Amino acid sequence: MTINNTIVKSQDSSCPHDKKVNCGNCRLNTICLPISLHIDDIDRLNSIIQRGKPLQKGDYLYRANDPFDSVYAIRSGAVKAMTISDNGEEQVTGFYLPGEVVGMDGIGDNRYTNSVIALETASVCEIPFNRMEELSLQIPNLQRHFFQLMSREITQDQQVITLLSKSSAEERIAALLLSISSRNSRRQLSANAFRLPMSRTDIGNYLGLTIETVSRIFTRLQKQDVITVDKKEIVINEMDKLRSIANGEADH
Amino acid sequence: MTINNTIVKSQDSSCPHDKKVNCGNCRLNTICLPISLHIDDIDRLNSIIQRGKPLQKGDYLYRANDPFDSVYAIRSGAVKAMTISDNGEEQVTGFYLPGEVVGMDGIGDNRYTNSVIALETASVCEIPFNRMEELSLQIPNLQRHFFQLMSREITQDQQVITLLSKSSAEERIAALLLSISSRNSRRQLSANAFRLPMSRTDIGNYLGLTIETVSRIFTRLQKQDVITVDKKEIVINEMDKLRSIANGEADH
DNA sequence: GCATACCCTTGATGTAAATCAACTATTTAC
DNA sequence: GTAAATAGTTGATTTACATCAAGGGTATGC
Repeated sequence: MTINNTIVKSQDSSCPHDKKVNCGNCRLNTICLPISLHIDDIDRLNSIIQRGKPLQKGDYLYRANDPFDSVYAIRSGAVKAMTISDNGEEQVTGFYLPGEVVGMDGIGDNRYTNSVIALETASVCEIPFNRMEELSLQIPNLQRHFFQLMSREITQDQQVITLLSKSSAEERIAALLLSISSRNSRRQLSANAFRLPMSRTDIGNYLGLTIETVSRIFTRLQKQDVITVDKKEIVINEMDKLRSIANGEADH
Repeated sequence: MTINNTIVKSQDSSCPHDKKVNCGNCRLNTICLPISLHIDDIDRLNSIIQRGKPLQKGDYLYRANDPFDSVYAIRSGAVKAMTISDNGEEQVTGFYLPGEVVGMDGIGDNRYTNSVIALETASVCEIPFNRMEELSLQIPNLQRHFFQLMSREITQDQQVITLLSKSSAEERIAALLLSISSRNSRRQLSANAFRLPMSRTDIGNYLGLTIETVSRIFTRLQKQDVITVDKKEIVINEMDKLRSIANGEADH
């Protein structure tokens, strides 16, 4: 908590490295956009999207209770969403990787319920929600796309509920690693070797475990040769074994 | 599991007790519909809604993996949503009371991820999603309403995640009782005395606790005179005390 | 270059809730 | 009306993970 981070929202369209970025040429558009959009529609969507300066590690994208006006697609880097509960404790509610959309928690009551913080240098595409809604009235596929995005967020959260309700510490960690692995491979990255963008503390907070337990599980999985851990670098050596652990099929 | 329940979808508009039910005169319309809809718009919405025979206790409204085509507003009674995880265990993902809308988990991939089962005799209003989407293109408030409904489902699920991740058994039970209490009072019912529609098993499953623990917590809260329990009938004697327990402020 | 802070690991001990077990109450079935 | 199944309670014991504690590694600042 040493840095007093500020929200980065200013749009600088003359920023050199952003000049050519648009939804039409973005590598992530198969993840973040409905595939079925006509090319003209993509242009119209692109025209409402704002691309600001990158967030630095620790910067807030928005804070809980801020008035809601946009959702954000992650273009590079990674962010975490978290809430502060009544008794003042943090709860990490999700990690968002490139191509994924964050901010839909704010629609319900026109205020964000989460705060979103960059885990590393990250750039985002801001999608003003009112303009997206207007556009949706003309592009039915866009409306459908946002309904689907939100529905998938619901089912993902319900999977986390199941994880917290039914799974052991080892199963939770295995499931998180598999989730990150599959999200990486959707972006054409390696499913077997990657760098975790979040700290052990964040992992523990997200999975309802203490940092000590997270650390112990990592070493235990490494001793079983299922994974290789070097700080935040993870190599999955035995994907099937990791899957069976996540599914609770491993010998206890 | 003795009853092989079937899905009740047949619409019988000549069914006498349903004759006069419509969204315009429904007592629940301030909960289930956007308040800001024009009266003509309510009629148009009403015209796409189908009201079938009531579900009996244990009947399925839909099953996980069924093709998605509708969301459902609960008109009376109560239902639970649940998934079966990979290892075959059930996870209750939510309880839905009158005025609340269930089924939005199916939008993402055009299949329901949950099964929904009546906890007691229940009647529902079926809202065919495709027709609702078309109508949304003409009624922007309706589009907004569904975005809000889904967003609130997301934030609710995230609250459950926090509950499972951070709270003790006592805090979880207290939070569930408070949730049901406040949802009852939204429907002009007593916030202090009500009947739980679900079994201890369902409560435990939802909150990530065993049935024994649920039972013990109920007796413990009763001994502290915070609540009075008689089977499924609950009386909240000390609302403030229950709130402070839910917030983790109680002496341990 | 050293100080301060932060992040992570490993070990010893404590505890909340799970499990195992036995029993009662209530509903369903014939 | 009785049998059988289902739902809930209470007690004894176990256990997975939290907590407490100590130390090492790496980054940040002056």
